[in-house]
Amino acid sequence: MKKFFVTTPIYYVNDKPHVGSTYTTVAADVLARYHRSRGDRTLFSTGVDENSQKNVQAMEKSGETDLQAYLDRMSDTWKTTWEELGIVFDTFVRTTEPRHLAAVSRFWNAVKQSGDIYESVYEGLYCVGCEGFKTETETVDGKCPLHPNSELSPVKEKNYFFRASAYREALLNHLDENSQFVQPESRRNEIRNYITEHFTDFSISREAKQVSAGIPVPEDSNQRIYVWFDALINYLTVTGYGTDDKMCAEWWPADIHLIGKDILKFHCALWPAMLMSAAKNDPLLRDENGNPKLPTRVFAHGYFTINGQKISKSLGNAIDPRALVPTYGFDAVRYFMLREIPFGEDGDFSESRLTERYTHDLANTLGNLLQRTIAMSRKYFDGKVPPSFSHEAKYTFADEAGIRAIRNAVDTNMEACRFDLALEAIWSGVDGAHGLLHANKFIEDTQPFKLQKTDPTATGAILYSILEYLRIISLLLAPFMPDVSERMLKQLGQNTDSNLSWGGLKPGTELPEPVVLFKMLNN
RNA sequence: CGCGGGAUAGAGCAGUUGGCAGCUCGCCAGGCCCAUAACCUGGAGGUCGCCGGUUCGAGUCCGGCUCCCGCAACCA
Repeated sequence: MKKFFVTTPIYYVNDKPHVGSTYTTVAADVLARYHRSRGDRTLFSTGVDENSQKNVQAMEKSGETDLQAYLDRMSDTWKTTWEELGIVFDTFVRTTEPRHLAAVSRFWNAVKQSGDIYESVYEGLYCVGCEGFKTETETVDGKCPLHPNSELSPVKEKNYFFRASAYREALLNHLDENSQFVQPESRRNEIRNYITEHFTDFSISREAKQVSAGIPVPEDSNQRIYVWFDALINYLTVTGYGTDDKMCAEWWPADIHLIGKDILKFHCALWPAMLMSAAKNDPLLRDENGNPKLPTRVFAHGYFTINGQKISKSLGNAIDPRALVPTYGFDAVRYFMLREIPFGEDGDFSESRLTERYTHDLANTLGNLLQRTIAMSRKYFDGKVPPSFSHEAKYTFADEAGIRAIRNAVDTNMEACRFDLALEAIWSGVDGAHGLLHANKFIEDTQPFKLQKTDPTATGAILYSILEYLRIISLLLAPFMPDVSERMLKQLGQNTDSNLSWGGLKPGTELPEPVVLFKMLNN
């Protein structure tokens, strides 16, 4: 049995989730559900980063003084938001948890043993925006190019450094030999360029007196671990690294890290370099050939704008995903995010587009198809699934082969994280056939509502083939719209243990009265 | 030489390895009546930002150019 381990980044708890963080998390949930449905042993982790200075600032801004209470409350908000939205993660990590501290400690020591941690009095410029130090060559006119309007703070303090530069060549080799390591392709080029030009040693600690959050450096309580160094290790924490070797050996490495494009460098350069270093002294991080176990893929998705505008809390357009639920249902929001924007590209989250997709794709095409098919079946076949025997191809909408074509398209695109194309295959079909759109056309062409008066057998064949088709479609949709899928199956008289082989729908099955799947939006 | 994204029908977008330009909405005309005023058909509407190049053939590859968007802070 295959295993599949997918992660989201851990989010800062300085605010509640919005549609942006929801996007990553939904994508991970879809992948996890997809792999579970194929029978893979699946681990889906998400969580929060509690060790950042940003959290402290947010707390102070809210007038609170008890950091732990603040972290507890905010972490709970994140966790319960995902739960309320029906996202099924297997583990939720907080970077203040004992298991994380254990993982970080073990990891730090492994890197240290490799000789890749050294002390240095750092005299230089710190960019608060980046939470990182800048070298002379990285500044433009004495400013950080990413944050040109903020002054760099001159800092002189003792820090621990990670000898990242030692892994430059190994990283480039890894990139060359593993075309899927960084996706999409454009990001791979970006990271290659970054490693070649700018990848240097990282400061991985700050003086404790300068920061009020963070994990103490093992054996040096005057220093706190720099937030990114500890944050990345969360991906190991959730596998049991530092607490459960057996479990860790089973799950690590991650099959895919889903991230936003802004944190590409940390995941595709710093993180693998850290792992290469630690692996030298930690057998848990090596494979059977003695090579470091690095994440198989890192997939960076794009960013949305909201109605054409950048997400901005000061503009107040950072939509709380829960606010959309009463109107659309969360499944429709999931569908929209993944269908509308090619994963990896930037896009716009516009409510008018959401409405359009909802009305056309979901209510009119999918919902209406299910409704009309069930209604006819009930009406003409005594409330039951009609007999399946048919014979003439012209009275059969789909068959084993047609379904397989759709499934293959879905599988291929899921593998590539092209959720938009996977969904498009379901709606528009493959090679111009077997899409939901074709099913509506098929009804128009064969006219079962007329044919039932003269040829009940043909009518039964028509309706059976669409019902059975819809049963399988509902299973294919399950990772994307779990709740809708379940409601569809129920309307077809099925349980969720329904399987993907053609012919699973039993003629004579009682069909309950159809219920509108997506209610029309009024206004 | 700071980084990245984009320019395709009125609007919003797809176009994976180069092979007669597609989708949704909107507009016009028609059909149907099983269904959520839903469904189906046909039509109008594009010099695929500009200029060169490679090719039998380029939205798609190569070179150059123009314009737009994001990169203080909050922020995936």
